[in-house]
Order: sequence, then C-alpha cells, then structure tokens
Amino acid sequence: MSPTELPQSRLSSDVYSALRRQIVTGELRPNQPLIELDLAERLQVSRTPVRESLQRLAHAGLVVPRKRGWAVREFTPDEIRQNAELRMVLEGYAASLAATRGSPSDIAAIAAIHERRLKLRSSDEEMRVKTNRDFHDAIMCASGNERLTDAIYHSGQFYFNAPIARATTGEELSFGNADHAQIVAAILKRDGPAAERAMRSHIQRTFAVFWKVTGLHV
Amino acid sequence: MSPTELPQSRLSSDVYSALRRQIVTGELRPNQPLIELDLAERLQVSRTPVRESLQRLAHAGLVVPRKRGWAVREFTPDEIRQNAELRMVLEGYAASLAATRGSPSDIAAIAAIHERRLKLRSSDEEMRVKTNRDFHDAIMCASGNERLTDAIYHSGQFYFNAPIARATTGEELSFGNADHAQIVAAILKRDGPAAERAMRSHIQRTFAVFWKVTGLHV
DNA sequence: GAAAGCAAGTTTGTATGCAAACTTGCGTGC
DNA sequence: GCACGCAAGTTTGCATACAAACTTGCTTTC
Repeated sequence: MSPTELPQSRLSSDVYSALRRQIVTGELRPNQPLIELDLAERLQVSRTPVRESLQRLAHAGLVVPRKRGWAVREFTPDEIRQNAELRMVLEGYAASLAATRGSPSDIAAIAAIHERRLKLRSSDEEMRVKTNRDFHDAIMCASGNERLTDAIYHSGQFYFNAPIARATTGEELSFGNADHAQIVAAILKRDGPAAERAMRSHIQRTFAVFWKVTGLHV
Repeated sequence: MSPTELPQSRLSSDVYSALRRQIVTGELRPNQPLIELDLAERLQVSRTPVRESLQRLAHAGLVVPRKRGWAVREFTPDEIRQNAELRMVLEGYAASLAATRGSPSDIAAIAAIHERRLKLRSSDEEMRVKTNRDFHDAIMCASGNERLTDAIYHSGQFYFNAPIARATTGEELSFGNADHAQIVAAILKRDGPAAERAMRSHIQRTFAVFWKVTGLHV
C-alpha cells in the first residue's frame, strides 16, 4: 500500500479506511455533505479521529472543503479524463523504467502474471480484475521508483478502478491481453520507449472503453 | 496554489503553512522529532491544530510517522533522484500538452516569459529564479490538466526548489536559457513529442547541476 | 402579505482533560 | 558489576467542553 496510508494509530486509521471505502464504493455519494458528528456516531467514535481522517481524505483529493464543513468530491467528466491522462503518463514511464532498469526477477514476474492471465476464461471476471491489477502493480514495482509508484496511487486511480473493472466488457479482454502482450514484449526486449508507448496506448484504450460504456463525454 | 492548500480554518491553516515553511527552509531539520506540545507552545496554539497539520504534512510527504509521534522526513539521495525523475515525467508531459493543446494566448505567455528571461543579467539571481518558476508555471497552466499540475506540486518539488535555485551557478544560466529556447521552439511548432523530450532533457540537466554542486551521489 | 430582524439550533474550530502506551532512570538483587 | 524490574515522567490518542460562526425559522412591523 502507499506510504501515505499511515499505520499510526488504530482508531483514526480505521476511520480513514472506512470513509475512504464508503466514498470509493459510492456509499457516500458525491457532493454529499459530511457532518462530523454524524460520521462520528455512525462509526462509534468521537469527532477527533473523524476530523483527522477528513483532513487526510481532503489531501488525497476525495473530499473537498465547503464554506461550512466538507463534502464528498464530485469528479467532473473532464477531471476523470485528466486523471486518466495523468495515470497514462505515470504508468507509461513506469513501464519504461521496468524495461530499462527492471531486474531479471522483476521482469520474470511481470511475464509470469501475463501468462497466467492469458489462460483465464472470459467469464472469470473477478480473476480478470485481480490479475490486471497484479500486472500493473508488478510493472510499478519493477520501475524501482517509489515516488512514481506513490504518485500513481495518489492519482486517485482507485476511485475509478472499480467502475472501470465493471464497465469493461468481455470484448475488452482480447485487446487487453493483446495490449499487455505488447507491453511485455517491449519490456523483455528492454526497449524503454516502446514499453512507454505501449502502456500509454493501453491505458488510452482502456479509458476509451470506460467512456463508451459509461456514456461519459469528454 | 495547489488545490490541496485548503483555506479551511484560520489557525489550523496558519500552523500548516508555518510548519511547512520551517521544514522546507530547514529550520526544522530532517529526522528531528516533532513533539506536539513543543510545536503548540512555539506557535501559541493548542495541540489540536498542530495534530491536524501534522496529518496533512504527513500526507504531503514532508513528515513521517515514528513509533512514537512524527519526525521531519529525511530524503535520501536516491529519493531525491526519484523525485527528480518524477518531476521530469510530469513536466515533460505538461510541455507536450502545452504544445498540442495550449491556447494561442497560453503559448504567447510562455514565449513572453522566455523573452523576458533572456534579457536578464547573470547577476540578477532573484529575478532568474522567479522567471524560471514563471516559465515552468506557464507551461503547466497551458497544459490545461489540473490533475497533472496538482501532481507536479505534490511531487514535493518545493522542497528542493530553494536548494536547486541556490546551487545552480551562473554557468547554468546559459544552458538553462538554451534549454528553454528549445522547449519554446517545440511548443511554437506545436510539436508535442519534441516539447516533451526537450523538457525532460532540461530537467535532467538541471538536476545534474544540482548533484554536481551539492556533491550528492546517486 | 412581504421583508427584516431576532432568537434558537447546528456545526465547526480550538482547547483541554484523561487514560493508555512508551521511555527513562534509578534501585535492588543476583 | 551487571542485569532486571519497577516507578516516575513523557507523549500520544481519543473524548469532550466551550465558544464563535453560520442557518433557519418564527415573529413582528410596515
């Protein structure tokens, strides 16, 4: 997990995780005002850990300040597009670094995850989502740049991962694997620029599917 | 300023700014333990706003949790290098976007700042630092991607800007301007890939000077 | 009937109280 | 003399108290 997911104390961290989850899953709807006392009562804690969690959520970009108090951030279609663009750049460079600086074992791990994913049936949605995340995680890890990895996490991708996973269709599985194959091939050839291009294209295509399915216009 | 610089309350925000400044300027040394009560007394507030500021500083990456309490984060040479790499990627893409999507007035502003900077004397250190920041800000602004801009701010560049500014020598002024000229030329030609390459090279060269001057090895 | 003002109620921002966890240092026993 | 343990002192984490700012709705007056 990201270094900014501080272990720190028990309660405050639990509250942070709980609120984050509820925001990401949509249980707390965008623009919904967050009343400290309400949250504190629902989570059976005092206002103090709630306040600290809200501060951290605000810094993470999931919560925004209002004239009075806080609200769940609403992402506009354009912000989602901008976020996708950011992720494309960051992960693209991670792929480039994985190709040029990744250790042999890092690269073997990436290839192994890819091979495993090729054998999945289209119907195994859950496993498809998991191996996809594993694939991207492995590349980030192989990049060897934790600041970069951290920025990718920070980029708020989690907020959109679940919807994208749900939105992507069986059809996407094929091009997804084809994209991954291209990325793996470039990394195996130690071709940084090719890996970067392949990853950028892959994320662009993924979000194109997302936008088609969700009907968002950008 | 970055959207994460929340206005929010008066006191808590003042404390955040004060602590951030003291960390960035080195007044609070790396690895120095941060005792809530000490900080509260020094800043003449109670522990509550101090605690909230520490949470936010931790999320910003300037402060790290210890078994007991917090400490000013110490950046290792490798983390500084990784940060430079991150900034290179982010600003590189910002330059690319500025070239391909920047409005004519955005691009005119970039060119104007560059022209202004060319006329500076080497001795005018303060103005040199200011126009440099203006130049990079103008490109970020022209990129039209606020998530990207935000990530650049978040990348913690401020932490290193002052040392870099001090470390860079008169010699750097020449290649700095040459680099900027290349970037401006690519943007004026609306050549995204060239702008991206030029910006990446520029930041790599800038940090090479920084490392030479500070004697850090990476 | 509408508008202005006042009062009651929310909700936040800050301070402080209190207990638990950890640290430190001294003393005692082996 | 060394090590272990206990006790005093820090320091944090959480809860709560209190005051200030803002909202809301009612009442009164024009």
